[in-house]
Amino acid sequence: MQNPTHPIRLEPFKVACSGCNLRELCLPVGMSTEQLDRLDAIVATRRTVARGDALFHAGDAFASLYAVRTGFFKTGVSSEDGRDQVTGFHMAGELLGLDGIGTDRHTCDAVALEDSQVCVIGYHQLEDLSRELTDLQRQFHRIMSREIVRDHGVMLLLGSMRAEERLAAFLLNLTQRLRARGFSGSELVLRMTREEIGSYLGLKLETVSRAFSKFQDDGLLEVKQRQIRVLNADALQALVNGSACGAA
Amino acid sequence: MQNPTHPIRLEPFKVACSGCNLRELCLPVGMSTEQLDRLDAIVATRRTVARGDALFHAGDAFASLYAVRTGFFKTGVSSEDGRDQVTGFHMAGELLGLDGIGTDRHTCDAVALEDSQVCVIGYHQLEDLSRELTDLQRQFHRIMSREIVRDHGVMLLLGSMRAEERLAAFLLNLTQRLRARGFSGSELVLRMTREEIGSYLGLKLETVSRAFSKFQDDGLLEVKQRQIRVLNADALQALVNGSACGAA
DNA sequence: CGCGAGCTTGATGCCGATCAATGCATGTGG
DNA sequence: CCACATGCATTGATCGGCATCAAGCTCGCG
Repeated sequence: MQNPTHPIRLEPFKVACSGCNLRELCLPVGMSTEQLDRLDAIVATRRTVARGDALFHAGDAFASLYAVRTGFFKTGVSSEDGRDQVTGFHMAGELLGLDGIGTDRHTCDAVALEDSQVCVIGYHQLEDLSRELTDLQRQFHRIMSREIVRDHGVMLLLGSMRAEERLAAFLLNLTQRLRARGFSGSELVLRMTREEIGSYLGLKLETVSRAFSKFQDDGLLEVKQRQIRVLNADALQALVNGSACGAA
Repeated sequence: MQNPTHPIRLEPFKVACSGCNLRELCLPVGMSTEQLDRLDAIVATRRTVARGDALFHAGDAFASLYAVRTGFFKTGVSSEDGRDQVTGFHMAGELLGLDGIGTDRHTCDAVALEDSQVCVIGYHQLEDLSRELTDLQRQFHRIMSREIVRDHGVMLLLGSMRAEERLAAFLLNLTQRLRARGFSGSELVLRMTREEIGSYLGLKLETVSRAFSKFQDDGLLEVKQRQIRVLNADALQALVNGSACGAA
């Protein structure tokens, strides 16, 4: 990667927010065309991140947010003693880097799980513009708030679900987000390893693997390495809700 | 609560942000006196919440944020099947209700663990004002971002620490926040039950209790019900870092 | 005083971690 | 094209930490 002889370094074609097919999922939600033009003006640059490379590291100075255009990212934190935790997986239209606002430094790593492209949004410019555009301000706040709510959901999962329930919740979340992006939702290719799933879910990779096998045996999934086909989404949902606990 | 015969319904004394001793911890951080006056204008009302009562519930319409003035709150989410998870404990100067921005409805419950008082901050007014006051906008964004970072820390804890490590991290976090508010930090009174601590940490109350006893036996703490005295903060910190894993 | 909520402590069992071996796909060099 | 290495996934066997079940205990309060 970082191949210095790669023929295309600069953006070969201009893709603005106003023409982006993600604008219904991303920062521009609810904005008028004039407002979109203003936003386009500050989302000037784009950045390509090769699979395995970091978009930013914990400790890096914070200056920009990043909207995923194509590809797939994981974010994660680690403590001094090497313990680390995947805190999220991020697909097209999602915003990365919000963690950096609080301290002017990023507090987590963001790593591309496949070759990816992000829109670079200068944070101070975004602040300035969102003081003028109410709709932008509102959408930005909504995105941050939803991130908090999402994290609470993960805390619930980590704090009170057992292994298979966690994996079921994870798969349903993934398929739902894929569906929002126009994919089938019953057919998916995991971009991450079993170990990364395990880290996100607070499990070991063997446990994740066993849960996949169990789901396959029970006819809920068809699992071929990272190719997953959901055969019985309702049963997965039933797992997430009270399957064993309260059959009442 | 809402006792109609209570003699004092309106605020008997006016306490504005500009005169609040929490202004270095709360929303006003970094604001000038003129800016503080503007903020005072929108933080009009205060609300008293009796111990055990809810400030808001999941599902309630969202209209305001709440800054804790005095007292102590827990927030928590619950899934349909009754599983529930304490997502945070909140003391003076901290902002509650950020979860509601994303969907215009609160997504968690906030319950007072002791008689408490909050400042009510109309969210739309705050949006309006933060479009005018850069410093307010910045501080508000910082607070949201830090909430995200805090949640990531909890995810790390829930995903990769064992019981005693979790409790140690929890206690250190509490003492640190108390110290920031001028308390000793070695002497504290827990406002929550073992069960609530357990829910927050993804443990059962018995496990929490055993960990407390273990810490007392080892001379790290003195535990008298909810009265805790920290005798060896360094040892607690060592637990949070790699105690058993990498002694290298 | 006696009740009840919350806390402590012990005994037992289970879920998931750990250790270990094998399988499978991709890629590389001879 | 095959032999081999490498990274990831699966599967089995065993172990350990925490949950669960079950008594008591403490303290505040009507």
